[in-house]
Amino acid sequence: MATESSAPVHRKTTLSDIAAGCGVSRATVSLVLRGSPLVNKHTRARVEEELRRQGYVYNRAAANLRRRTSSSIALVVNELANPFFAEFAAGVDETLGEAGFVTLLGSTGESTTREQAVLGSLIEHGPGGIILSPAEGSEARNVLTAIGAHLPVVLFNRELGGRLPQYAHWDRLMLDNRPGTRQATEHLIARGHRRIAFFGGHDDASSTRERHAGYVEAMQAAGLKIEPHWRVQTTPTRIDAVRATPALFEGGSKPTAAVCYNDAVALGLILGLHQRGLQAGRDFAVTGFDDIAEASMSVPPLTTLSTAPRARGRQAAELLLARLRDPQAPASTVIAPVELVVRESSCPLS
Amino acid sequence: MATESSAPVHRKTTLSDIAAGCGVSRATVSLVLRGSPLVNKHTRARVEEELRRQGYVYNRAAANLRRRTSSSIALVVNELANPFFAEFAAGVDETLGEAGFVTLLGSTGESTTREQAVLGSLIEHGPGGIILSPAEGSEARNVLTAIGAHLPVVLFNRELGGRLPQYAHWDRLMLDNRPGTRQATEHLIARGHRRIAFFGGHDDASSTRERHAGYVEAMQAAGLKIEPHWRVQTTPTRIDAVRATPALFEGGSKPTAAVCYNDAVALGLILGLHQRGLQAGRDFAVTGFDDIAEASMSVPPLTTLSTAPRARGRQAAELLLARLRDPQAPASTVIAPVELVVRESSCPLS
DNA sequence: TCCGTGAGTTGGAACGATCCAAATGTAACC
DNA sequence: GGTTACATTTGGATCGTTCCAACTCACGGA
Repeated sequence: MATESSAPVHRKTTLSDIAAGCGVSRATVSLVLRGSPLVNKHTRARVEEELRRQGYVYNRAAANLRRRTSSSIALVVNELANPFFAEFAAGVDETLGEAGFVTLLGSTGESTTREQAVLGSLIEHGPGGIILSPAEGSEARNVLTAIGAHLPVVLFNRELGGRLPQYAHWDRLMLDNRPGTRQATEHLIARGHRRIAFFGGHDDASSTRERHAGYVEAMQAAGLKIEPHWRVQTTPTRIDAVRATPALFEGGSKPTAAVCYNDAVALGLILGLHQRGLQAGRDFAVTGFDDIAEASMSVPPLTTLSTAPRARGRQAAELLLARLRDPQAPASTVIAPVELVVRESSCPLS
Repeated sequence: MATESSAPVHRKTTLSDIAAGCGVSRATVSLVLRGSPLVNKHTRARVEEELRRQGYVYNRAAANLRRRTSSSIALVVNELANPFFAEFAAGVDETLGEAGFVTLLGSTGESTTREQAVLGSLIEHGPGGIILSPAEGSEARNVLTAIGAHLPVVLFNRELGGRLPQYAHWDRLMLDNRPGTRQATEHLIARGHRRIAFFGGHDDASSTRERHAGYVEAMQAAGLKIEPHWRVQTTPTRIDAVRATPALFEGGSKPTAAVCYNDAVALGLILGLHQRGLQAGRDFAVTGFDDIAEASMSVPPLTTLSTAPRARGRQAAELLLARLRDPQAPASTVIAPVELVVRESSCPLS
C-alpha cells in the first residue's frame, strides 16, 4: 500500500516565511493568497511584494489536506499510443486545465490486472474523480473495490461487466455504437456486398458487443446469412489485427467485405490483406470506427465512423466537472452520435 | 496563485480509524502500512485485517507533506494529439508507473504563454521533477521563474532560448537532429535531386535550427546552392503545413524535393502537394522526421528518420529517476540516434 | 532482588495550509 | 466619555501522515 517511491524535495518557502518576512500572521498571508476582500489594500501590497521577492510557490497538497478537497482528476485510458485515446486525453486535459484541475494519467494496455494496479496507485493521490475507459473484460466489482464507493466516476466508451447498485450512480459517456456499425454495414450492403464479416475486438467488451449487434441487425434486416468464421476476435490493436487476418478466409464461404471494430483494427486488416495479395478498396471492402487522423491518410483512405475523440474528451471532463458541482444530481448517460465518413476503402463489390 | 477549483471529497477512513478499530496507536498502524519489521506478527495481522475491513486508502498527499517528498512527476508536451508525443508520453508514464510515480500531464500547444500557465499550475501540485518538451521560442529565464531553481528537470527534444547558469544543471535528452537531416538530404541528393527545400518548423526552436543545419551541411558538401524561398517556416502541425505548401513554389527556381521538419509537417506537405496536382513520391520527393506509426501507412509511405518515441519516453523517465536517486550527479546530455527509413515518398528525380 | 537488554509500542510534535472564534484598533454616535 | 459598529488581524486547532524519543514489559544474568 505504501510502497517506497519518493523524491527528496528542496526546502520551499512557506506561508510562515512570507508572514515572518513582512511582519503579519500566517492567516493574513493566506487571505491575501486567496484574494479575500478582508485584507487591507496596503497590507495586501506588502504581502504580494514579499511573495514575489521570496519566489513563493503555493502548496496545493497542504491546502487540499486541510480543506479536504482535491484539485486533480485521474484519467485512465487503454492505450495512449492509439490516436483515438491520445486525442481523447488531449480533450480531457484541455478542459480540466481550464477548470484549474490537473490530470493524473494512467494507462492499462487493455489488461485488467494493470487496470487494478493503476487505479490503486492513482487513488492514493486523492483525485477528486476518475474518468475511466475500462479495459476489455473489466468487472464493476473489481473497479469498485479499487476506488471505493464515493468517488465520482465517468465511464467512457465501454460498460463494465457485472452490474452493481453503486454502479448505477456513475455517469457514462458512450458512443452510438450499434446504430453506427449498422449504418456502416448497410453502406456495404448498398454497395453490393453480401458476404460481410465483423472483424476485431473481443466480445467481453460492451463496445464490441454493441458494434457487433449493429452489424448483425443490418445483416438480418437485409436477409443475409452470417457465417460463424466471419466473426474474428482480436485485441483491438493494429498488430493483432494483422496477425488475425488469415482467420477470415479459413472457412468455406469467403467474405468480400468487413466491418471492423475500430480504425486501428481496420488499418491492421488492410495490412493483413496486403500480405495475402489483396488490396483493400479494390478487392475487399473495409470500414473502421473512430475516424482517427490516420484514417484519411491510409492507403486506401478509410471509410469509418467519425467520433470526434477530442470533443468526447472535453465532454467527459465536463460531465465530471458537473458531477463535482452537484454530487446529488441523477446519473447521466450521454450517447455521442457518430457519423459515417465514406472514403475509398469501402469499394463496391467488383 | 490559489485560484478556487476543487472538488469536495467524501470522508475517508484514516490511520486513526484503523488504530481505534483494533486498539493500537496510529504509529503502529503506520509502521504496518510501511512493512516495518518492528511490529509483532500478531499485531500486524490484526491491523491488516482491519485495513481490509474498513477499506482503507493510503493518503499519499499527507505522507508527502510530512516527509517532504513527492511521488509525482510532471510531464509537459507540446501536443498530445501528435503521435510522436503520444508515444513519448506513453513511454514516460510506463516507466514512471513502474517506479511508483504518477504522471501529472500538461500540454502547451506550442504556446509559451500556455507553457507558463501549465508549469505554474503543475508546480503547485509539488511534483518531484519535470520532463519538459519546450514550446517553440520558450526562454530559459521564464521556465526558471515558473518552476524555481531546485526542481530536477529533463529537457526533451529542444533546448530553451537564453542560457542561464542554473540551466546547465538540467539533464537533457535530445535527438541526433543535424546528422539525421544531413543523412536524409544526402539520400535525396543521391537520388538525383539538386533543388531541395527545407520545409516546416520555426527557427526559434533549437530542434528546427539543428535539423535545418544538417540539411545546409549536406547541400554545401555537395556544392549545391540554396534558394531563400526554399526555406518555408510553419507551426509543426499538419494543418499549417498544408496551408504553407504554396510558398515553396513562389520563387523562380522550383524545388523537386523537400526535407521536412517532422512527420506531421511532411504529411501535411504531401496533402498540400496533392491540392496542387502534384503527387509526392512521383512528382516530388519528401522526407520526414520521427517515424510515427502513420508514416508507414501514408500515401505514399513516408521516408523518414526513426526516433522510437516510446523508447525515448522511457529514457527520459529513466534520466529523471536517476537524477532523483543522485541529485549531485553531473548533468547528463543524451543524444538519441536516429535512423533513416527509406520508403516511397523519396522517389528518384524523374 | 536488581539491572540491562531488546522487542514492541506509543504520545505528541511536526509538515504547510485553512478555519474559526476572538482580539485589536479606529471612528462614530449619543 | 462610554458604547457600539466596523474593518482588520490573529492565535491555535486541525487535516492525515511520519518521526522521534521515551516507555512498557518480559526475560536472563549476576
